[in-house]
Amino acid sequence: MPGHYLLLVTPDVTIPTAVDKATVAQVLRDISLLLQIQGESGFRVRAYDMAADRIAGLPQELGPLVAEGRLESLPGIGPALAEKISELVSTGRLGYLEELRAQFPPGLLELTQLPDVGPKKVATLWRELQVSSIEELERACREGRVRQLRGFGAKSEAKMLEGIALYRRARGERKLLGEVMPVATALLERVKAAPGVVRASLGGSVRRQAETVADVDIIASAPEAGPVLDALANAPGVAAVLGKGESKCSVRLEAGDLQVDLRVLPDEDFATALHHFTGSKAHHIRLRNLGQERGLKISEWGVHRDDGTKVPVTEESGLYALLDMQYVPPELREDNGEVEAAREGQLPKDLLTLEDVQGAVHAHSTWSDGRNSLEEMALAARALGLKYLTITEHSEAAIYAGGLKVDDLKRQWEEIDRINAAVSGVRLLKGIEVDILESGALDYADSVLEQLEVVIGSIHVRHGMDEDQMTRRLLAALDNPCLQILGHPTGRLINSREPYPVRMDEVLERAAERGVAVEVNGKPARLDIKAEYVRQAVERGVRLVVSCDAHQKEDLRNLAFAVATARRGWARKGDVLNTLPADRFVTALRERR
DNA sequence: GCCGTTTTCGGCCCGACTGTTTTCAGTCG
Repeated sequence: MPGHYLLLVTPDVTIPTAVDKATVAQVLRDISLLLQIQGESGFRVRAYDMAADRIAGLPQELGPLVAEGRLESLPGIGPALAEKISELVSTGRLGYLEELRAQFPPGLLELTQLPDVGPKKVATLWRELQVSSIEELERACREGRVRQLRGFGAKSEAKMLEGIALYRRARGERKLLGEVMPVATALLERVKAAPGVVRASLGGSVRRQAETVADVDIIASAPEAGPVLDALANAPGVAAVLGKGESKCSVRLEAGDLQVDLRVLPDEDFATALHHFTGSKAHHIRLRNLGQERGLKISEWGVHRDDGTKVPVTEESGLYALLDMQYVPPELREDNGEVEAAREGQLPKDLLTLEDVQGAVHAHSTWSDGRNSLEEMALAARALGLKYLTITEHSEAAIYAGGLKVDDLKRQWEEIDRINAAVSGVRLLKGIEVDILESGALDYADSVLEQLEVVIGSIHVRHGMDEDQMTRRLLAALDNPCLQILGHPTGRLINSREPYPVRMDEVLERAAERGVAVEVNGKPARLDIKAEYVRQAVERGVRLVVSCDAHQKEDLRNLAFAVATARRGWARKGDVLNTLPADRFVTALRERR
């Protein structure tokens, strides 16, 4: 995402106090780019990049670290960076960045967002042609001025024009994991079926189940790479082959301008290559350093001793064993403390899996705004091997979503009873997704809510309240003894709506005190609460449910993304209530404090 | 700019691919 800090570069504007982690990280990345354009060499630049990764991946909030002067306790952050970050967080501005930016025209940084255009090329284009914006670059390419520069040619011009068109369409937006996963899985199957393939796996942020992904990585082993690379290059839905060498092929798909990278290697290198291309970069660098301490050089080509001999590694677990660590599942590989925990044997041993989940939480039907009937939903849940499904329609206040009046709700119970009697192997639980009103009160009387087996409370309107008001609203809802599950607690929609402002630490603390479960909503655009909050919730002893927020039977598969989010937040089976059988699940929900 | 049972200097992860060259620079992951 291109970084524009109008507030930061306008000296006389008063800045609102809160500068979040993402902004700090982006500022550090911008500094790194500007230093590179300036010609500053490698290591100082990398220090800014590493610090940006560190801040972006921080499990806790930045404010307290700054206030208590503990920034320097973070690896990769020393006195100089700590001072700059403090200045940025406490004043909303950074003098150093402003000085740096003043040396260059404002559009220069955006140029680095184009594919195959980095700081060095930007510096040349600016120095030689005074190109300082995407529009100027486009004109220079069309007029054939770029090809006259040393190191550029006609092909560079054509590629840049293509890149500009692509950039304008995609706007650099990352895709939702839930949208990419079906495409990625289908391509993986195609690769697995290619001649000679021994093993194949997804890698990268898709395998780590990041909430958004920029591209798809596939790693495969085979004696001959050629036929496997061809299988991807010739796959249906491929719009263009971006590059193809002896071991690597990159394509762009028609659907969503998605890029897919495939690497093919001999099987003896599969495990280390898979590990390398799964990342994250930060996790990987930590492991390489640990390897160095033991005289082992770790690279995508395997593990080598200092004398050059190769240490055989056939599974990823073998790599961790060489470093005297527990195996780290891909979802945890973010350098967020998992390296330390794995060395001390402290990683959660019963991390939640999809197989642990016995019932799906949070489903709508044609009774409110869902597309399938109750019976269709029940049969679909059974087909997925689920033992129960909580039916939680919208309540009366959610008029836009066909919210149920109390009389409707009671008629629905009769239909649920009929289906439960007729359909074996799966049970529908009577529930509601009741609106949390502006005051924090719930949209039905206690006397109604008490008759239900599952009560999820969610906010659907009045997202514009300020942080104090919103926090009070949620705390009031948590204090209601009828509320069992807090639904999509931050209200965000990834890439389209910011979360409403709320002090999550207070909300999670209250949820723990009251014994209210918190939803990990698996709808791809929600993933709410996000992994970072899951981890805070788990540390506080908050009980969780993983949910699908289904509005049609296909959405039951969203459960997988809720599980992924929970895993990224280090949630164990025992932290998640819908790993229990139906009866015990219902009983557990009633255990309020 | 960070870091240190080789600590205040001299290291810092590393290889593939492309387009430009004719041995390499830049970008990417």
